[in-house]
Amino acid sequence: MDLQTVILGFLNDGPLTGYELSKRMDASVGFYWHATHPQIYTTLKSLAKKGLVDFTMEYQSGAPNKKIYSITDAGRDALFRNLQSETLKDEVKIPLLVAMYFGGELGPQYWRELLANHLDAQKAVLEQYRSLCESLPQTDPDRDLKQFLRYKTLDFGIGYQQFLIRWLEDILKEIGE
Amino acid sequence: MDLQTVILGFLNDGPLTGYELSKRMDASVGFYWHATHPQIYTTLKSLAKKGLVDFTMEYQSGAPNKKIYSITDAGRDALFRNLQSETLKDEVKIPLLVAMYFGGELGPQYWRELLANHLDAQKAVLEQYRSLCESLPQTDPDRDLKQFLRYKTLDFGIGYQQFLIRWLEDILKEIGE
DNA sequence: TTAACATATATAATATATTACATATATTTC
DNA sequence: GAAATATATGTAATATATTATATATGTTAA
Repeated sequence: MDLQTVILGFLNDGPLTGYELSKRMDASVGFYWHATHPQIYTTLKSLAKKGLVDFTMEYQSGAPNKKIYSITDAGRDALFRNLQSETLKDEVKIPLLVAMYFGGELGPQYWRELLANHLDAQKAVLEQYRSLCESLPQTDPDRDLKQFLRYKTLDFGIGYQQFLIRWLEDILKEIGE
Repeated sequence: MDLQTVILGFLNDGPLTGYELSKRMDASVGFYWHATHPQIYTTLKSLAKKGLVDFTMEYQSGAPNKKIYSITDAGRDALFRNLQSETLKDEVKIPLLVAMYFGGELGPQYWRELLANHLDAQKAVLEQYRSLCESLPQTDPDRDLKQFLRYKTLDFGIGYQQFLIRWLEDILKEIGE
């Protein structure tokens, strides 16, 4: 899986500008695949060079012009070929766990404070996912598999946050809030 | 958080060669911070250049020589400074979720098979973490905070796998195994 | 005894990603 | 009216990471 495939996936739903792509990504796939905007712009450029996407210019008087990107037939082929040939190996970096593994010497007071702050932040993220969830229609897999699977990726995010929050609360109980 | 800090963290427990570092990482911190061996060797080199680690050569007749790396006082300072100045923002890439988000068109049969295979693989990972867990002493935070926090990072891995497995099983039930 | 695998250390080429810089307008807030 | 923020698009410099290549020995299994 790479950013190219992610971008092709978004464009398979309809044409988008780089900016719209970036915003849409942050609001959906973002929590399990993040990309910054320079990355998105450069990847769009290289996808266009390969003929997997093309774009039309929308000239605007006053505001900067827009490049509206669309997926090509070759792009659609590449998308589904890539989706099926994936190793599905996660790439995960969780700095909190690294800090916990190596930072025992920082003392209980340090960890009480840091974990309490982290807990608050994670609760806020959970609420964010929950409000996103309300705006998403929940369907059964036989009616609309695509929508069902998309719903399930958000469900993953909610379940993960719940697990994280419980785990943090357990530790705080043990080291004494 | 960066690989430099992770390596300094390991060396703070005692001297290691690049190879040992790589193996130890895979067997502990690996599931929340992974690095390949070329990355480790080049990072060790740059840490040495900065004076945060040094090394002694162990000349071996027959077998290749070993470079045994140790952390310096400056390295220890850098380690604890870095550990405390972290943003703690996760960097997570989960290809399975991306594939689910974009791959609804691949059909229910495709997803049944893929998710069932993924479930088996994740169960194997859970067993691996569990056997690791048995060899690790569980202490209370007042007696040995360092060991307690290390234990908790493994506990996180186990809890995460359990959540993942339940989530996959739920989906398989819904799309009909 | 030959092949395969594990130990051990690296470099080179390439790919990917981040941070800082750069520009320009519209809208909202003080 | 000025400042801040959002929209919108990009480049440059740098940092980080992966894959392939290279070398050389010890150990284990067919």
